[in-house]
Amino acid sequence: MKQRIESLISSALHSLVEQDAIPNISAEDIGASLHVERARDAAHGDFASNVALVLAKRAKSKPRDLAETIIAAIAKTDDVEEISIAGPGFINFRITRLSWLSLIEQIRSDAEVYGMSKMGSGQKVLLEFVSANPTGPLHVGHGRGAAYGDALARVLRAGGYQVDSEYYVNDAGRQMDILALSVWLRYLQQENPAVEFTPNGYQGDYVVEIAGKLKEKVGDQFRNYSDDFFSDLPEDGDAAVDLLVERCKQTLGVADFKILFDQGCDALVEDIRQDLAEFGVEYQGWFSERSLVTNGAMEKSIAVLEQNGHVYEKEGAKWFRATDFGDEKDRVVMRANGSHTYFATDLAYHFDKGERGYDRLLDVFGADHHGYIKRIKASFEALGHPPDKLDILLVQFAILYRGKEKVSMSTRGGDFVTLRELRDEVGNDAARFFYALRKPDQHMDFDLDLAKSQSLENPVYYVQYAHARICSVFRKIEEKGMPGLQSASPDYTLLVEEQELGLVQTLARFPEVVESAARSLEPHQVAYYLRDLAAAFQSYYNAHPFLSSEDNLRLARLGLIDATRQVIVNGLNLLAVSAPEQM
RNA sequence: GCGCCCGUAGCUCAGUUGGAUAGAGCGUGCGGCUACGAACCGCAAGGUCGGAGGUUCGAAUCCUUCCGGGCGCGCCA
Repeated sequence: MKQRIESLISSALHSLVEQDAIPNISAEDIGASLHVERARDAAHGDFASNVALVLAKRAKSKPRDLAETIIAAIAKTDDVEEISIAGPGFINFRITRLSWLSLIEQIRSDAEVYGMSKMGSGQKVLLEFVSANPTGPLHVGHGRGAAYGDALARVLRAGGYQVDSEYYVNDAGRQMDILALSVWLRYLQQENPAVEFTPNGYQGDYVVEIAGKLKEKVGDQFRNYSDDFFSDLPEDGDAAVDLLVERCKQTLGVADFKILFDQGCDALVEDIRQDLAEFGVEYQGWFSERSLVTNGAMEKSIAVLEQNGHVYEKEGAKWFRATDFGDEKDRVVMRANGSHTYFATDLAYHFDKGERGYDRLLDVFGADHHGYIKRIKASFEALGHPPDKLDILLVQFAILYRGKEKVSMSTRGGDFVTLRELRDEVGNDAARFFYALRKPDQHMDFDLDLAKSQSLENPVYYVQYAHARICSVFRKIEEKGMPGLQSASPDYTLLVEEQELGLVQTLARFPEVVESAARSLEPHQVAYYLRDLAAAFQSYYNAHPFLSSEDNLRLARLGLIDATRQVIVNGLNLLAVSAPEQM
């Protein structure tokens, strides 16, 4: 409907430009300055445009006069009942009732496709999100990234993009070594409780569990522990843990250490995969960081950087000249000791993604990684990819509270609330909707006690309840043997109530909401829309009966709520929330 | 110290890319179930859009500055 108005104005402007009726305005200006919005106040009509205000200055005429000219040039159609000028020069449109009502049948025949758009014209998008290190189970902070990323993937698909989502698995590096060490020590403690635990190790109970599995697999084979393992440790916890990792590798040897390492890594990746799947999050790909090293991709990317002249050596290390691309300082890719940095694999990963034939790359990062964005984009450009092909989106942190008390979320300390706990506590639907209700760049206060106590007040139930009520009406129709929608085609002109028109107009917004959410990468718009839609329905439901109305009117009303049901389902699907027929 | 994000009703948050009288939910007060599910509906109170300047027909939205909060600034990942 909105598009219809836009094209009306657009063609009017084009013909005016051709006739030279408005000075200083060219055909190119039209697209940029043309905006149509829903009128906020019904007294203004249904849609409003401010083109006249925008163009007036350039055209050297008064906005209201220009509006007059534009209106005169707009072609007459059956859809538009009235066009008027208001305020400083807004052009207001009123759509005919019949035109609104015709939407009901359109929704019912489009069914699950209603709201889907071709806006993205099949562009290929690679969306990476969560990508948490497999050093522990996902916590509620990761849950936010998961809910956002997955909803974004769904919204983009609805917007006509072809989206693959991917999880980058950090299955290498120091943190993972520390995890392996932690597992080993827990394994030793099973037999000998006197064995100490490492400072700065992973303290969560899940490590003990993994150690148990390790025991099942290797038996006592890894028990060659000597009592001086913990001797002469440096004061500093980080240095100490690094030394212990070294000793662990020496004690076990390369092959056995790898078995140990994989035991921890595989268990946690599998745990994360399951957790996310249960949360409704499916990935098309899981990309291994380690593979970049073993298959030479990392070395190749660094070689490309060197060929392009963006690498230099200093103090024995290889540096990427990130400052040439706007970063604050240059960044090390290869350390003086010959090992690569995390950044080296990450730039190789983005190089790889850039080569895979996608039109657009999206990364969703936690806000704690914002310092990282510049160097990633810098390296991406230095490797020869167009910088605006890659967008890095930030999801702000969820700050956790238990009541008034702030809860830290350290994976190492083992003191965190897992996503799984949250899901068990409030359910997947409530958790998904709760996350979906905030835009990503909003800091989020997540009070766990409140989340639990309010689980019944979660707006998700409000939306689901509207759906269940509609289904219930249809069940009743069936029970009482009343004629249903299959019996005849409804006469929608019988719908004359204020709430009925309001509901149809809300239904009409859905495609606009989907497009807007996809364009601005903000799936939360869908969540807010669904609440509005549910409210429009509940208000209608309370004001007017279905069963007791006259046969033809009832049929028309059933058609309207059937369309409503369809849009609720389509919308909830975008958030991976279920639409139960009974609650 | 430097950089990124945020500040809107008592609380939690929206605000259609600069539009008309700033909106929801929760909470508070009042009212509403005898063909449909009260997990609902209706009405009301509640605001210096953190403060101050600026840009223009027009600012919660853009710019400057200050205040307050979150997060980052390693040859860690």
